[in-house]
Amino acid sequence: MGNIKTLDLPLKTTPATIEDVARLAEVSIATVSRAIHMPEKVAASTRQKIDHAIAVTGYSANAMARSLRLGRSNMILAIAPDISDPNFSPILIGLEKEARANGLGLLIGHTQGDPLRGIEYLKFMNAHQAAGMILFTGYVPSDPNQPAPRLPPSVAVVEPMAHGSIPFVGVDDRLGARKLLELLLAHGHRRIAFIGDSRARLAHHRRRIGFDEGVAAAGLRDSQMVLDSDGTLEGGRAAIERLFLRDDLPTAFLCVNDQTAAGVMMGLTARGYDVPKDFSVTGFDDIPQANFLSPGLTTIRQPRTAIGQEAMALLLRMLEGEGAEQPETLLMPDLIVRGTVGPPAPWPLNRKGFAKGS
Amino acid sequence: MGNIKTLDLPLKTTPATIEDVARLAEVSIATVSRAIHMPEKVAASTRQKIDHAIAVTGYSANAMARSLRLGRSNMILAIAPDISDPNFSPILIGLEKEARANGLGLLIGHTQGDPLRGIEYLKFMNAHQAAGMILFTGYVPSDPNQPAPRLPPSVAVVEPMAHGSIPFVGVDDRLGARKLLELLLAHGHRRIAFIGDSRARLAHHRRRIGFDEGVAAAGLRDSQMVLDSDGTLEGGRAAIERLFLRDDLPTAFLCVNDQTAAGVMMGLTARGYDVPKDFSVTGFDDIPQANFLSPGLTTIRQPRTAIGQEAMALLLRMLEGEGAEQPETLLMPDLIVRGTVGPPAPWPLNRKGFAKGS
DNA sequence: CTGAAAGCGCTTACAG
DNA sequence: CTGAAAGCGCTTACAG
Repeated sequence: MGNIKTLDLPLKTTPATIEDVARLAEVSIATVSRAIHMPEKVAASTRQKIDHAIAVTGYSANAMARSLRLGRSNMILAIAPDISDPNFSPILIGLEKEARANGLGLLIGHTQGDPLRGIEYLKFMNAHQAAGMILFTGYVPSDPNQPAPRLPPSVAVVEPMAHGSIPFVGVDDRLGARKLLELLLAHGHRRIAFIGDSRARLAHHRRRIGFDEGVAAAGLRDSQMVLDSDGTLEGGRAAIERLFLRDDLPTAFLCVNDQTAAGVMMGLTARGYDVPKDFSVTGFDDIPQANFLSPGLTTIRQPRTAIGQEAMALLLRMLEGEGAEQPETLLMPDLIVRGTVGPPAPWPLNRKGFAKGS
Repeated sequence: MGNIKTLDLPLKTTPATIEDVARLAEVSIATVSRAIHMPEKVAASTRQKIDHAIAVTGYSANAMARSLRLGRSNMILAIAPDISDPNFSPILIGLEKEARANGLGLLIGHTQGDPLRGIEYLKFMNAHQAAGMILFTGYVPSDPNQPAPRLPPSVAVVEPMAHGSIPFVGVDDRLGARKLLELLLAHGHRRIAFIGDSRARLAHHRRRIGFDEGVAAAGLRDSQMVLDSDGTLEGGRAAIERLFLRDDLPTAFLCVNDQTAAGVMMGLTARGYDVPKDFSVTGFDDIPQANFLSPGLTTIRQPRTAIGQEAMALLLRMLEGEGAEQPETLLMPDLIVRGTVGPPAPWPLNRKGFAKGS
């Protein structure tokens, strides 16, 4: 008879509820709930019956009902301009891993850089009462025509917040740029150009600061060069085109990110120069493409999965009410040495290009 | 006075509930709900008051309460072995876009290829009553020790299901391989090798079939060659090493995916050969790295975002009860011609490598 | 056209 | 140590 009962239950087509468990264990639903959340308050014998009933029914609490009752969801919303960005997706993995380990789900919001979509997500979040938020954007989406929405506890990654008090988890950009510069200096370079726009993104600005500091420390202040570039491959290539209109060429390019470095390499190659024989180039981020360039790009690797995990762990702590005492968590950048850095070329280079000497 | 009332409400720190709206509009919550979901059943004047109250309070229905009541969540769970795979992430974007457009949220599950984690997600899904599921894995995660879990409506992408009746949305792999082969043939190649493992993944098997069909149609059956390789860059490189132990070299390599093609190109370059002068190479997928190879890889582009949107649209239809009449939705592959295909090299090549002629 | 009431599945004081 | 009951915010028959 009891046998028949246990055999019957799995045939139910709808998932088991706490009611099913209670009935099978012959206790009240309150006791089932207690057995799950405060087992020490339940008699051992009762607990056993309940555990068995749970196993038999395959019960797991309906998360929606639980959230509704508790007034807090177990979803974290990640808002990113582009979830397919190779720089972002490993962070998502870290976020997801840590969230899941704590029973939370990661909901994904892809804004395509469109602020309007960001606002939509905020609404969505509000409706779902997402417990917390991870921002990849450097700012909180907002609609000037609407009152500012309530924000749940939030953490910024990739790009520090332009203003406001949301804590940031990311690489130490300044230190990374510094490491790259030291490498170039160690190879004997003295004329080093920084390529990138340091105004658009705060993270890029910090790389620039690292560069400036290193240049100053090495006493190279006068020979430093800065070329504006928007952080894209095209921008890197264009910077090279503009550069060759000038006379005072650098021997090495410290690029604000890998895309820029790839563009610089393409521009150089198109002009018939060889990297690293004629010019040295460094990137930043270590995107997957960095290893497909030839030669492979020397760059800084962002500890992306770790960033994600750290950020989620911090958010979880904030959810527990432990204030974000630390406004910034900076992770160690890793120098990845591949093939784009060598000693400076003898000066002056043959500037006519394709048929230049070796 | 009314003024004061409307000014007061936004100061509430907790989000507005249907109760707040009802109070402000001086109707019952039932009428508010009706005004939202069946406006035609509500008097125009009442509707106006309610609309105003909604605007003032910034109300949007608590999704958890709504789901609980309706017995159906508005979350879709996507289970992928690696959400950072450049082949997958644009699909996620498509999925997310279409889901969001229909008021659903996309929850992400990253299994790292670990079946155990897949099972965890199934449990999670069950607890959350996810309305539907997108599978990137080609199989349903399952635990042999547990009864099979109930599955919500599901759609497979990237990899068709090994068995079972879950509909698939993806590129037409067979046709894509065929297009690549035609291109090679048009350039004059007659000795063409297929590199890849056609057993591990069904999608790869289909590419192999396209290759076989094309070879047969061109009457080349006897000269076709197949080299086993596991679909990784390393595998591609290793296949080249093994190949050069033999005598009957092909003039072109049709690789099962871009990673393999990249490995093949590296292997060839390492031996001192030039692509496409000495050998032609094609890939499949058009991963972002394909354009960073030099020369750029000629390949097939998967319409990834479209795959995501199609898949989600199909899932949404299934959720409405419109059966998945069509077991497969095959999207058109795009041939992307870059620089790795040229005419076959004169035979025999100088096999000693680095100092070869021309 | 509108409101009172039931109920989705849970958790947690409150009694006992 | 355990159970009855309230209530989270919603939607939808059911009356009127």
